[in-house]
Amino acid sequence: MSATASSPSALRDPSGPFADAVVDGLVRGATAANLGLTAEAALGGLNFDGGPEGDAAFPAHRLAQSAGRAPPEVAGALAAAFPSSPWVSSVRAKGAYVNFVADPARLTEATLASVLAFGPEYGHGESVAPPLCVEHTSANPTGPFHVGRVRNALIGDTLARVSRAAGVPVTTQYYIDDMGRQATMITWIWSKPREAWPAPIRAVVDGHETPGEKGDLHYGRPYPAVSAYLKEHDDAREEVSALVREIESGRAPASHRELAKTILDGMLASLARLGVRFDEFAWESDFVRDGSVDRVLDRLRGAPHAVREENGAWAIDASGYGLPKESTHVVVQRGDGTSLYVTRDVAYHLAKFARFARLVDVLGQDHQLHARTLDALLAEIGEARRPSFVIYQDITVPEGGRMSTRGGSAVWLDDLLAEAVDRARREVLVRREDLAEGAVDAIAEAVATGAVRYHILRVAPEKPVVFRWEDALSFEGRSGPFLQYSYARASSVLRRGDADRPPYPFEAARLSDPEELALVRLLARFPRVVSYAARSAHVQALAGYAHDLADRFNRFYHAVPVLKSGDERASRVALVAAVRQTLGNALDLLGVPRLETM
RNA sequence: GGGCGCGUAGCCUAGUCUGGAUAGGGCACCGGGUUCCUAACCCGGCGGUCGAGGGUUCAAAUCCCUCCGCGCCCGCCA
Repeated sequence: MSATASSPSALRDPSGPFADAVVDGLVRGATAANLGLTAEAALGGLNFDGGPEGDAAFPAHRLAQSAGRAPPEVAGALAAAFPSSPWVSSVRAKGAYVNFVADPARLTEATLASVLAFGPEYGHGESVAPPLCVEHTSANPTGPFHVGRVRNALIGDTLARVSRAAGVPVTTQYYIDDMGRQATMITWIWSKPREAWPAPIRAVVDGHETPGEKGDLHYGRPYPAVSAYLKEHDDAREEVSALVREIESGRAPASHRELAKTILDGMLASLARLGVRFDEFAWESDFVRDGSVDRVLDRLRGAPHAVREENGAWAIDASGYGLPKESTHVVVQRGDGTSLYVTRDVAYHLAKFARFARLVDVLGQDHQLHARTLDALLAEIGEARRPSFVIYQDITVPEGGRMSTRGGSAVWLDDLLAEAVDRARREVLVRREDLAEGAVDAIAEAVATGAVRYHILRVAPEKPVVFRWEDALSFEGRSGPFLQYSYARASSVLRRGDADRPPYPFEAARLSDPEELALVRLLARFPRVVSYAARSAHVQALAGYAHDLADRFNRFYHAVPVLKSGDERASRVALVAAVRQTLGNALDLLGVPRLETM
């Protein structure tokens, strides 16, 4: 993480002036000591992550090497030549490193002032980045979400939240694939009277339905059986193929889109509990209907590496685009004239590029090749822009293998949430006998969804995750509920100090306990964490930061009295208010519900 | 076979992009803490050849090469 030496406003990033002072002092000191050091090199070498020796550290090795001197000697010279600065209270050479300590009073003053002034905006940026479209989830409307799919939604949703906070105008989109075989299989089976369903498909439905069940559960139930059945019955498979052609040619039965919508509504209701909402929905069929898929096909057939097959199909010889050798023959139009998923996806991406300067697609690792093929086709038709991809690994089950609907290894999101709510309810009831029924339910829901969100977001997307119930339902340690608990605890302190409400006057000099200063340093770091998470798409950095802050706050809470303190009381209350604000902002970005009490 | 990703204590994980000082957390386990602002908490202890080997470098969990293990993909499916 690098310093924001060019931070537009000291107020937005309270650690900015300190970083500027260190860089500036290093450069000037180096010059005085006859060592060449540019501001850029100083910034690049500096570590602001806060080691045990101070708030910033500068390794002198590189500079020593170019100067032909010993690193400890150079470090000593840099420290000695460092000009005094009000923001830097201590400059000390230790071994080959120069350590800098920020002036506690100034840092405290700037940080609390910034947090309390910006409030819900603290940590947010004000960049003028061009509009970004984040496409995520985009699961086929064929049945309920399982936990594996939810990883996509949570990564995408959080990326959108943190990008917005960083100052980027973001639109989220869900691409609904209502054209392909998957969605068609649903229409195929439900357009038949129940008596006409093949026995193995009927078997998974009859006796398993409950009145009033969600649309995704109800209409998606036969899907795995249909999928299995089609593998072994050519006649049925041909019926589905015929239906696919009908749909693509614009003669879809009325029930087709209705079914997709009903199932989708059920899926979205589950995601909404996790705080995931979409700005826009893009229906694949719309791109076929409005002719944009045809226009893409025109361009592809006229492209430099277009190849016509014997049966009339069209392909692109994409061997010049760095795809794996076996995957360079990309069929873009079938022999029967219909398009393929990747072709339609080109049309979709062109439509997005017409409105957004930058595109991010969140995709499972099984779509990696698709992503690269899409890139190749965009290049082939002369489109210079490319989407960027956030690829995440699958969630596997302990027995091995991917979580899948067909293999029966899926853990449904709704079941996970039901179990989590159940457990959270029991936890609340043993702690809080004073609460009314409705309040218990509200807390249980927030704890449950917060736990699930955090559990998935805490891990880097590129890491595989093995789903275990006991881990997913953990309410302790590095978990969503731990953050919520810490937030509720800070809220409780503020609530009990009846007279303590904004603007929380404070005196920085009264916050001199090591626990207090550690908290202040962490608070000051938040803007850089937000900016880094948005820039790198490492949303797990936010999860880590929130835990660190909550952890530090709890240590402070146990070590330092707030409401029962004397002259320090008002300042400590202000510190608690700043922690509550910052932790709350971090929770918002993670989509973990804030809880005032629990 | 090829492509992509992953491999950090008994288990989970941060750090890897941008190489820097004794590799941070959590769970589990052991020992403590509640007449005191929320014990879903805190304090202490235990536990690491950062998959293996080689290379680059003053310096490697981090970069490069080889190998091993695991996952995914390689359809006129999506």
